[in-house]
Amino acid sequence: MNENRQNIICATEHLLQTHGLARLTTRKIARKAGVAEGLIYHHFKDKAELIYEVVEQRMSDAKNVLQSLPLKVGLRTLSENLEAVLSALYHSHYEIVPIICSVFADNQLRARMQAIMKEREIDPQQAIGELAAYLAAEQRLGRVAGSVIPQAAAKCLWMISIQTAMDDQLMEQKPSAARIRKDISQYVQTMMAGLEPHSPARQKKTLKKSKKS
Amino acid sequence: MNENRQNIICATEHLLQTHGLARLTTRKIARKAGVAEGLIYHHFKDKAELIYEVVEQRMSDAKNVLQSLPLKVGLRTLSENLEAVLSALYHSHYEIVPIICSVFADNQLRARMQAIMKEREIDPQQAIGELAAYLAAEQRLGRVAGSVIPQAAAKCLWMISIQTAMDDQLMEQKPSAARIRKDISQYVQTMMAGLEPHSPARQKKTLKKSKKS
Amino acid sequence: MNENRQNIICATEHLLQTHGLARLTTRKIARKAGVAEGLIYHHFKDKAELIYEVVEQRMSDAKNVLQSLPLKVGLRTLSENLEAVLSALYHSHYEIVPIICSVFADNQLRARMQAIMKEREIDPQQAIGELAAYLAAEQRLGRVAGSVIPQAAAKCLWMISIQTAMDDQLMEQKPSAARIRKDISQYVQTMMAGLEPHSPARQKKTLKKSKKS
Amino acid sequence: MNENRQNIICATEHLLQTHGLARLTTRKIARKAGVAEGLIYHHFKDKAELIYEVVEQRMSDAKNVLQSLPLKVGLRTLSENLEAVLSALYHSHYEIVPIICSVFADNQLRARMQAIMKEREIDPQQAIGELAAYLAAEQRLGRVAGSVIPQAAAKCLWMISIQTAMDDQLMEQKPSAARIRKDISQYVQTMMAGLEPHSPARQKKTLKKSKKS
DNA sequence: AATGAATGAGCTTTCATTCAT
DNA sequence: GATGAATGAAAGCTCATTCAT
Repeated sequence: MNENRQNIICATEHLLQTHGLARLTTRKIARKAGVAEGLIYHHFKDKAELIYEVVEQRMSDAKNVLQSLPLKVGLRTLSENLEAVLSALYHSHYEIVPIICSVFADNQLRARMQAIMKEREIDPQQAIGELAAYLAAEQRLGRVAGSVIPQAAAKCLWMISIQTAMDDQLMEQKPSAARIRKDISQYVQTMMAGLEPHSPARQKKTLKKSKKS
Repeated sequence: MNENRQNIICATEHLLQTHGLARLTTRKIARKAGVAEGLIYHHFKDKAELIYEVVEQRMSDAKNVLQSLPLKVGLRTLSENLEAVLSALYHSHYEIVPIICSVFADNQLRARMQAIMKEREIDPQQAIGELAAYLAAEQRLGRVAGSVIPQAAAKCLWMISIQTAMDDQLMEQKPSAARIRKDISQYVQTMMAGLEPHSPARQKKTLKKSKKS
Repeated sequence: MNENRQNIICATEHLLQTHGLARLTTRKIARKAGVAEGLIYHHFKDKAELIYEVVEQRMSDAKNVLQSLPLKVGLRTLSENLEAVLSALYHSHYEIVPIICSVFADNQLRARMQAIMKEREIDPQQAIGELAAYLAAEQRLGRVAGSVIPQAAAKCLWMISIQTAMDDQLMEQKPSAARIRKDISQYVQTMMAGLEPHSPARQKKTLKKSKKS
Repeated sequence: MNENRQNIICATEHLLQTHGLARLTTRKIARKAGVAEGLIYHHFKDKAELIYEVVEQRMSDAKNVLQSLPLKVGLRTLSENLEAVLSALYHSHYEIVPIICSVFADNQLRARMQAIMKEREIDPQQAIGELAAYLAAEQRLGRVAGSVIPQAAAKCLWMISIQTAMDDQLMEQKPSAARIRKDISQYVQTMMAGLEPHSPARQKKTLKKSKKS
């Protein structure tokens, strides 16, 4: 049954989150899923493929959010849209970041995962690409500055999401929803406004003044 | 000898960086350190203690990267300074990333690291604080927009650095210095200009002006 | 259907020839035969029984290669005939060799094969007997030296054939037809002329003469 | 201790002879050798390397015989020398043939064994080369016919030795020493005299006669 | 302090076989 | 007859750790 297959995936995800990859054994997975160890290899080619499946299932949430992005072009404010996206990304990243990091800690597993992704023609950068496409569309509407490189901006946003999730994972407990919203809002604001001072005419003076003072 | 002890630590650190925690065996450590496997247990209670020592040391080192920042306030352009900072951060992060990831792979190790950090009041965010302080100083000089929240902006920059390092670690070989510089430059530009258009017609011209001045 | 049964046998035989007994799994057999794994157990008590059937069949087949030999007595040159015979033997042996080797790998299988051969009075040496009979016939015609013991000579030729096949199986790809012909030709020449010198001076000339005649 | 290492090798050889490669497990080896399973991997890189070591130890007998060959050049009769060599080869082949055949039955193991041989720069044809060198030396002394190709003749002799051992292994029990001596003697005689009739002058007539009759 | 042979538990993976459908 | 999911025992191998020297 497919039920067993799903049990195995769920058991794996749970063990991954509670004990980490280093302590993850097929024995434990089988026991937790209530199946024979051999069954794992009936449904998955090896342990890596099982882990990959866990990651992929979790990622589908983020995928859905990103695929609905084109519908938002031109609607609401850009800030609102980006906050919504970052928020969704954050939550799926939060679950998945410890697993992805774990894979980093095992070069062999990492190579196997990359092979699986190549085999299935999956591009990890695709998500960023969709975010960039959204920014480009908004750029054409004049809602994003013409000087912005959509790909670079999308990547910045993506990085902020992942890294915030990692930071929060390194702290003991998941922060409150309010805290998360506030953080994300601040980051989006920062990205929106940029660091350099605008209304340049006046600014120039200030600069000169401060130099003189 | 203490020399052997140090050799073991160095060997462990190097293996952690290059091969990851998962395939880190006492045999490899001993071979790389040029000592017998048994000797490890004269200097460390067990393998975990050895790893803790390495990880702890590496993670508290990370905060010393930004000490020279105050000297740069008001000098050169902001972009130049930020690019220099991100570049330094990137190289430091590039080496810690595999070790941080290892911490994620083993929740026992992770708990221990969290305890140590709490106990010694080590704040991995301290470096970000220094970066924020720099931005605040520049803000007082008018070289950073008044609306910017220095802490948030600093964190964004920090995240971009560490995440870029992770990305590059994922690819098996370190990218060329030129490639790194180009990437960082793009991210800094994105952060500097921001996404939102600033009274676009005038702004573009003004932008050009300010470049000329 | 009986068709499925035959498919299973053929698949097993082919896998035995190409991959060897050690990696022969019921899964591979089923996949190659295009049936479900469980079906094997409807037609055969267990895997061993299936293998026995294949091996038995293949090994008793081997004796039929030399049936046409009596027709060649006295015709063409002896060398030509022997080369033709060795060539035919070689190709037959080339295919059985992996199966014979498999028998050696499992003493249980080996005991069973020995029992079957005893029970059915199957003599793997029978083919050699026919080759010996041919040599004896040629000996009566004076085309084989009187001192030759046909049975021993036949066995030598047989051994050379099977051993050459084994050598070539050891190399992963079947050698070219030309290469095979050349090897066999050399071995036949060696067997024909013998090692000991025969009043050398005269012999050489005589040899040439006999070729012309 | 080296004692354990040797125990492991002996246990392996014994199990190989009594049960065959297919039933050879590291578990059984360890139990029979009276050591922990893990110790096998302390002394040998993997199971294949252990098996290789068994083969090599057994082969050293044959090696010694072949290396003493140069001393025999020109002494005694050629037949006597060849019989002595074939006899020695036969006995070491008899022990080793089931193992070598077993390796044939497992392509993976075979590849590993070839890799080990490459690694250690061991040439399985070297033995034949030494036999060929001996024949060539005798040829220079006129004790072997000038027309003989030493390499081909040596290979024939080698093949006869191996194949006789295989034949005898396929029969239930090792033949008596007398029987072995007789067989080998016959094969050597056959190889020495060759098949084709000599004292050609007379032979020709016989041929013509028989054609006419 | 230093060695490295030895241990034994536990790992991932394989596979012949069974059985409900 | 036919399926293929499921089993469970056993395979080869790894590795932190111990201990006699």
